[in-house]
Amino acid sequence: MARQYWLFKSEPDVFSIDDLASRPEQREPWDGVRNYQARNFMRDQIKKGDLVLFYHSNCEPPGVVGIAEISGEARPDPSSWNPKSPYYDPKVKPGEARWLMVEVQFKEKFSKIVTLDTIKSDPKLKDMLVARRGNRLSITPVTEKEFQHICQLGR
DNA sequence: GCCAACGTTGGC
DNA sequence: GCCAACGTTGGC
Repeated sequence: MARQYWLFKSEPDVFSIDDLASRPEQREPWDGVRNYQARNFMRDQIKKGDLVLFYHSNCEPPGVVGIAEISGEARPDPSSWNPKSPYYDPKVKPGEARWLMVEVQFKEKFSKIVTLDTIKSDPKLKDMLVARRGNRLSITPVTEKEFQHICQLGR
């Protein structure tokens, strides 16, 4: 299948693109996703080699700050079973693979943030799901055109 | 910090 | 299976 493109949201206070860039090998499991639609994207569609727009949410300004690549496909998210984890889900039985995670690898940090404002006001980007009012999905598909255009704006 | 929009839960 | 109540997200 052809490479696909995604947008991953993260709160920079919790995990920022700089955090990813400073990890050993610049890789990190994308754990803590607790939404079925986002999980299904990971389970069914997100493949090694896919490219990811790294989006900072809940901050000033919200926007796309760089690029990562999928370096590992879906596997069970162990934070589901860890009572110490902020992502602990008591409804999940030990060993039940209800929640999944993929692994991301740092690729690039943009020289400038492509802000949500920019996305909303750009005719080529305004249809992106992240620009939709009330959208809470943390993983959303992105078209190749949108991806390329964002890269142009960020570099 | 506020609060609208959304997804999930659980009583019925 | 409906839907009100609740908790969370995330822009502002």
